[in-house]
Amino acid sequence: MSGARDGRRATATDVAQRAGTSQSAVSRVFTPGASVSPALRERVLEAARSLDYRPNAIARTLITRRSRLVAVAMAHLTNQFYPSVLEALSNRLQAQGYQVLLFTADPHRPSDPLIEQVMRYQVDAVVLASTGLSSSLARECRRLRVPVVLFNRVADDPDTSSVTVDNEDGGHRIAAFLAAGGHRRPAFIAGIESSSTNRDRARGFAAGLRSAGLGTPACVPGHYSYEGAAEATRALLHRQDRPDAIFCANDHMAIACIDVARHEFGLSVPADLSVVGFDDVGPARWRGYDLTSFSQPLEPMVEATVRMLLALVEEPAQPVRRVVVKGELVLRGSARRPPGQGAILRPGSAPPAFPPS
Amino acid sequence: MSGARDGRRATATDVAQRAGTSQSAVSRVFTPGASVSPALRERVLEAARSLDYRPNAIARTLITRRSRLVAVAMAHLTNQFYPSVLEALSNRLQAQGYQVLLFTADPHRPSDPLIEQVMRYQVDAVVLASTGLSSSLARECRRLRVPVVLFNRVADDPDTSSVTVDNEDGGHRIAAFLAAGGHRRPAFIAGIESSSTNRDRARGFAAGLRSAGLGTPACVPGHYSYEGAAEATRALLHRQDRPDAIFCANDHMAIACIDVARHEFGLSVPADLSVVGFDDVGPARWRGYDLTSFSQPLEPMVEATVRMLLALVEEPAQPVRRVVVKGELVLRGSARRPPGQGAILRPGSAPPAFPPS
DNA sequence: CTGAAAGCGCTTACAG
DNA sequence: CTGAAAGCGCTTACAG
Repeated sequence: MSGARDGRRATATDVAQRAGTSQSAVSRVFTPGASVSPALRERVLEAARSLDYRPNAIARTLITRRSRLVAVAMAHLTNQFYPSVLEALSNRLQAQGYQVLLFTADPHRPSDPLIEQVMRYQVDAVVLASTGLSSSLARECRRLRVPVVLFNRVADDPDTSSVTVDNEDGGHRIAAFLAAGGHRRPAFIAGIESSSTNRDRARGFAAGLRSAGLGTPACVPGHYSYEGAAEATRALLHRQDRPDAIFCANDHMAIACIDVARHEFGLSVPADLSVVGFDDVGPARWRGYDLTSFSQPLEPMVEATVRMLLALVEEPAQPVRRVVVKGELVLRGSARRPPGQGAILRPGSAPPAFPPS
Repeated sequence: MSGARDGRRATATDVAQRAGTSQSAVSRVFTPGASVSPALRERVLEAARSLDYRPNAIARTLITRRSRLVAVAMAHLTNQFYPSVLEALSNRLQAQGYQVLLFTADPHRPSDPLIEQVMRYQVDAVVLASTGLSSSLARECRRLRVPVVLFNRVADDPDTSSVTVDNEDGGHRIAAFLAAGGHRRPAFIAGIESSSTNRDRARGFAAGLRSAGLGTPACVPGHYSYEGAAEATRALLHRQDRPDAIFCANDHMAIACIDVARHEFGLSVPADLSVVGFDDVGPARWRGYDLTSFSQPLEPMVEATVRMLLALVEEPAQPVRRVVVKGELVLRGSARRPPGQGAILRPGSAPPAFPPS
């Protein structure tokens, strides 16, 4: 039973009273590094225990001007990449003593008034991990001087820090891989065309094909969605010069692409059509898809994000950084391989990288 | 440019000064329903705009004892059901003027000290949507008198409110459907065996088979994970009396089951083996799986959860409620149908319900 | 090491 | 309708 008077939660003052000391002493006991004698500490802890006392983080925030709250803005949670990011980010922040204030953008209503609400909670920093709402939110953060880190996207302006995989390199290596595999008509299903990830993946892919002596790829937008990619695949496979390989700007679309190729066009993947994705999400490993994909290494990306965030909280005048993490092309069964690149993987064996190291 | 002195954010006092009024007047302008004359309101709003003033929700919380923060505890974010829940819940709470404080349990470290941190933020309520950490968290909430609603699980004790789909009914209807489809040896891949969802689905399934004159199903645990279910499927398909249908306690496992049946045993689904899942997550609709599944109607469930939550915030002495929402058996191509139940669906057509209405 | 006191940015009776 | 003042639960100089 909590011992606080009139049903309220116990405060530091209640604890002080019971321990026969001052409220400031109680505060010090719960402040790492503050000086209290062992005897007083023990008395206070005992009183705190008996009253179920928990320090009030809200009151602490008001006076320290540090909420230890980080806003994370996300959308597209049906793309498995984002839940994975959220889980890793949240675990990491919690381990560092921060809490995640989640902001999800509802496509059906304007997000600006909702963003405003989040900012009222005095968050120490913001992670922006979604295309779309970015511009308002980034602006709002700048105005209120809250540090921002973009996750999986880079800013147009030069003064916003970001963490991404090397998207251009990924696109380039996928092109090289498909060319080496003997594909002659690779095509591209684009994501949201205004996004930096899509732009960089597309650019790398086109450059890679050029280096390999192949022309500009056919390109159809798929908007990073399952339905969009299904439609795009139909368009591509109905063409006279049907592609023999499709690079989809993310795995979520690659899955739709494989489904349509197999079930609507009766094609065999990869015998009739090679499909490559991007992200290396969980479903890419499902045997039904066994998707060749470029990985986004979540742990290093999250690690870099949290580091930058915390550095910005300490020192907001931190120089802007654009961290670019190396990814890997993970070879599985959805795309024909270059000669000598081994057989299709069985689960349990480690996927080879390309180019072979 | 913000007009706050020495680089700090503008406060109500700053705004009052600029508008030539009192701090309390500023507060009233930002308090819905408080009385201010139109003229004063205009002056204050003008000053607030020019100073980029945002009311400080932290300070408000301290005095009103309402944070408008709801903690949402989740795990298993690789099971697409949970991100969908999170997105719906978060959108709904934001629309009601609440924010989501996300708590994710990291299986690699003890969660109790981390839960304690969340509770320090004076959350108005907690939604528990994950098996596992529940017992500590529920206990902590009770101790601190914070309202809790369980989502997708029921409590053992009689005094915790919850929202679930009718899991037992789902299991029962799946059994009836498989029996009507002429299956003779249905098996069950269980989820986490201590979970209420698994218990209720299993119970309904067994009862349904009994009603249909079929015996107790073979039952192997799959722990609600892809790998666990893959292993369970292997065990079932290696049996002498190989099952002709498998009901998996969630879709995430049903996908693994289909993958193993097809790719490791060369079986055709549903010709050689019918597979039914539970949840009706996004991937159930992917053509590669086309999974027959029992739906959890997210919108009504989230609606009920938020309603109960807000009622409990207003009046903590609210009677305990266990809301049970009706689900639907969504017929797709992964399970053979009873005669007269129509052909396998093509995308775009509405899935029929079972029993036919 | 310990305590009294100021103050973080608000809301809300209470007077006027 | 408006303002002065108390107070929410803490942290943190400042004295002792």
